[in-house]
Amino acid sequence: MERNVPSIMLVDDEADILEFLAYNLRKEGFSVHCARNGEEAVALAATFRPDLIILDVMMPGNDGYETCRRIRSLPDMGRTVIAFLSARGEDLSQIEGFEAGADDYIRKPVRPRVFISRVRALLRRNPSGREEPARLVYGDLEIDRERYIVIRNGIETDLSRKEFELLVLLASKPGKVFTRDEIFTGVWGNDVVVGERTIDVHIRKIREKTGTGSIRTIKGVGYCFS
Amino acid sequence: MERNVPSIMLVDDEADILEFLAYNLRKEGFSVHCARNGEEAVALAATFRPDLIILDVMMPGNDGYETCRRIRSLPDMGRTVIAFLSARGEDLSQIEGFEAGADDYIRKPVRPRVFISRVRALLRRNPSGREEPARLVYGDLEIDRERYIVIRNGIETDLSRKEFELLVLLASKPGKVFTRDEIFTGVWGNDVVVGERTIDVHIRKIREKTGTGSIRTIKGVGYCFS
DNA sequence: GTGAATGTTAACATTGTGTTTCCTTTCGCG
DNA sequence: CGCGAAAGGAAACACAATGTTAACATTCAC
Repeated sequence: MERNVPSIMLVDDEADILEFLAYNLRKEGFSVHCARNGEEAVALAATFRPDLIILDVMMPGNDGYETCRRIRSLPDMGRTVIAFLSARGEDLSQIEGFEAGADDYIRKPVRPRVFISRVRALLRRNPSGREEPARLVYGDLEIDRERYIVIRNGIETDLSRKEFELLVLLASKPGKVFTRDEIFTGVWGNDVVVGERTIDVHIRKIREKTGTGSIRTIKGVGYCFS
Repeated sequence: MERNVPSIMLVDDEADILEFLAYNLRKEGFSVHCARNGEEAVALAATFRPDLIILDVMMPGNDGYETCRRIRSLPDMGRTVIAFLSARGEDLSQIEGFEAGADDYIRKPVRPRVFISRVRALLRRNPSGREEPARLVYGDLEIDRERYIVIRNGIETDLSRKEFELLVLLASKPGKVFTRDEIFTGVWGNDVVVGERTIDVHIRKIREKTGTGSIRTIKGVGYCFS
């Protein structure tokens, strides 16, 4: 019933940062596991095989690079994206990070919005296919997730961010009926504070731009892309 | 043979909130137990092993975190999902909650619709596997719960919401005779009062759309899917 | 700061579901 | 076989859910 939510593992010895990041990710609907040190991280990674691992470079004992290598050497870990968290001034360490098998670097201090969009971008890199590819093509409709545009019969149309995220959510499972609640958590995150009617307005705008036939209403239930 | 209804335990010292939540959950057909404090909560949890526990953070004496830890340390409690209730502004405490073994937090004030859908989502997380598959196939009839359609001999048919919910209920146990009362509580919930004849009308529409043979009438008792 | 683009709310129009009503048909039982 | 209760069926109604528009609020780039 629920969308296959991407899972993320956070590894940091500082509880504050862990909490902060986990809170922001969960709010966006991601599944989050936390580890306090390298040992825990390797064990958790082996168990949950997260789609994305965010790893602090500086940790007591077994440091980030070592942990990264050990995780990379686990079986079936090729599809997992690993990103390092590093404080300012540790620039030199970047090279060692990439050598250890990291895919990206995230600089502290972390700002929530930037962080979340970075995470999404990283998940898109994940070849496991849990997150859709950059371009989705359905009949005469093409959705380009990188450029935030929709191409219908060769005509490009801009969508706003919310419009686009909503469309992408629906299009991620054509035919599936998304309830209003699923749409809220999928697009707005877990603690929703917008009115019930907001979705309708966005749906209308999407229909206006992509053609009426693209989204079907199932009264009393929700909407569905077809 | 009754349907295996998910059980939920509510823990809060404020009677108002307890009643409000219990009322809304029972209306949706859940089995609800309430506790006023940590002691009661631990005892009840041990006895009933609910599928989901919703725990207020702020309680006199033994607070929510401590209660959560004690519940988590009970035997066979691994499959239980625990969620915290917290008021706005307690942001930091949410994180302590996760450390204490919580799976999610719910912000006050609680809005019934959002709350219910959140509860359903949490129950779905429960690995006990009670969740039902998206597609049910019976002979030449296929019910696609994800797409809200019925396929008979390859022909897709739309059902309205009530029609669909009723059909899904009957089809969840083929051969079982559902009494009218069971149908009412299963589809309409516990406190909705509608006329006796309403069910008949929906049954008629379902038969119209899915073929006469799908639902059998047991006069004086109820209906049965076959 | 300022203005444009986006997001949200509010108000009204419209649609279709859900329910009721009323009448007909079927079934169970003596 | 006839009677009454229960269910089938068709239509009408009420109302909740959604469509639509415009005003208002917010965000973001410049």
